[in-house]
Amino acid sequence: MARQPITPTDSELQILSILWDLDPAPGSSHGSSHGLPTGTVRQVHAEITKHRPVGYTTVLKLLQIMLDKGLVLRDESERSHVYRPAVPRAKTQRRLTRDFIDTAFSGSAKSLVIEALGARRPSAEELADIRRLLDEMEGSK
Amino acid sequence: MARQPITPTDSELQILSILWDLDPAPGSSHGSSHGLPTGTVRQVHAEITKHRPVGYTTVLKLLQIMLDKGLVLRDESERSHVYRPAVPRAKTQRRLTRDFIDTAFSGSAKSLVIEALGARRPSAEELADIRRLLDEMEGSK
DNA sequence: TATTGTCAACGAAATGTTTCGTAGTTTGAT
DNA sequence: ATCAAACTACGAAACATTTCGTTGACAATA
Repeated sequence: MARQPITPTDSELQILSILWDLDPAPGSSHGSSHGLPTGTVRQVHAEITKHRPVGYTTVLKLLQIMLDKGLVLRDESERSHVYRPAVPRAKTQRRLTRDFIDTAFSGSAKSLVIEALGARRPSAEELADIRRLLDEMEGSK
Repeated sequence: MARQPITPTDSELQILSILWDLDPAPGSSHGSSHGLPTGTVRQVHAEITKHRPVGYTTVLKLLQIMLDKGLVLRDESERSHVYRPAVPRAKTQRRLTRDFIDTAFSGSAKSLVIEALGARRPSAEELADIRRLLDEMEGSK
């Protein structure tokens, strides 16, 4: 089984984010998530227009293209088709982060971490979480 | 003075990385760096073709476009023009990281840090560096 | 049943990015 | 002085992305 190396564009990523947020099974400890249903074009359009003005058919077209690319799946059993992400958020974030580290930081994760801490200051609790993760990583070497 | 919010494309970023590496003054503690000279089209082309095949004039054109966009500056006093980054690496990385956090991680720096640590495992020394930075950040709250 | 609203499909324009061929200039050897 | 090599500039093709108008199907309602 081959992995699809298709990277979403920024617009596509925005839509994926909305779909991931709509996903009814965000919890549960196993990786895949997915409570199946998820969003219609109208729902996605409603969310997206909170941030920037864009036509309904633009969003529709985007989702159709994303279906072609294999970024989303859809259920056509109802008149209003229901779209859902083809890949879980975590997996996509991992791929994007890997690419980003390579293109913007010459492969140095450390540099990115430092930049991230400086760019959008995490709260004290978040810092504590990060520290905890570091402990784990050093512990289980 | 207004800041130019021009974001380099991936190809442009690749070229910028090469120019930053060529910059003769990477050290010194003040932010701006820049020992002025830096690279010719031929140098950039030579570097870039180590990674992927691309024509000389393609690189030339890219650099001309980047000049238009204000991403690079050039010295035309010699026949072979010499290009150098208009913005220091650190500043660009900060901007890109900010954007990336917002588009891929809904604004959560913490999430990105965690992802980065998982995506490209830093070495033990690097982890120590990160831990040191965390100490500083929590110390000077 | 006629009208109005909601939807998917499609085509195509507008825009942005990447690529390279060609032309013309300058430099350095024969 | 001729020729070849090394450059820049420019135009335009090839792609990819984003945007939306129009069409036709279907559904709800008057």
